[in-house]
Amino acid sequence: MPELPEVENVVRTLAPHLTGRRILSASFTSRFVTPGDRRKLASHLTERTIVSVVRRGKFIVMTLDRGMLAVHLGMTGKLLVDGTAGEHTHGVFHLDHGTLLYDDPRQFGRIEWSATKLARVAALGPEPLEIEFEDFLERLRKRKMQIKPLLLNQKFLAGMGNIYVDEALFRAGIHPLASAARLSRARAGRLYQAIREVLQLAIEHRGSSISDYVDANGDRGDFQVHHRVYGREGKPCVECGSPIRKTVVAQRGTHFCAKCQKKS
DNA sequence: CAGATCACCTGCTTGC
DNA sequence: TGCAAGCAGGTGATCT
Repeated sequence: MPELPEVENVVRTLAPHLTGRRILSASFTSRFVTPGDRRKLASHLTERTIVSVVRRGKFIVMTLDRGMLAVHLGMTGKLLVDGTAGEHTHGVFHLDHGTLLYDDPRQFGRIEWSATKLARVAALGPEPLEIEFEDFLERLRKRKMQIKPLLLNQKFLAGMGNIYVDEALFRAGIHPLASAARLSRARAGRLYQAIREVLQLAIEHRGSSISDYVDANGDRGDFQVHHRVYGREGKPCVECGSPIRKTVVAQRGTHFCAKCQKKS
């Protein structure tokens, strides 16, 4: 579900509620979301103070007065402030003011604690909104892969997912199967700009709510209204009118305009 | 290294 | 109507 813009909005709505709060107790019930010893995890969090809440890629990273906590929302994860617990609530944080719930029907999300360094966060590539173009181009040239699978790889760039990769490639006029290493400097420049543009715009619209994405306050985003290819199979391309096509690339539904998006 | 396949889970939609 | 198949915003293991 949540990609960079959605996670960014979760963090923005979460941080004011959590920063400086103390965790009185916590409990976890899913062996998938919280693999390993769940009671031990809860004890690590008990009596800790939340120093900061930031986003890194698709991770929500909380720095505590002792240790760090990473939350990845997977496909259907939600962090809700003062929400109501339901059958898919797999984590509860009792705070000195209020409650934080972790909800996740599919349980693809993960909650991980570390005393020092969060390995999965440390392994992430650069932030797409922070990397410089020359650095981006250099990384692109190193990898002989199709562009869509590369952009989905979190070690290449951190935070892009299926929606925003399709949307950025459309805006750049690049076919999802185009060779990354062989993109001209000019086309790589268009891609770099398209990625920045679509992510920034989506953040301003508070993310895309396709089915059930909500921020920490339970509010939906509306960027889905502005999608140009994702979810628009068979509908006319906003640029040329030919029908948007849907195929499978990297095992993911892939939406594109065969006329506007070129392989080279 | 690149790419395909499968797996992890639940729920909603589609098609026969 | 009913039910099985297919699909979903993600990631990681394994095999060729």
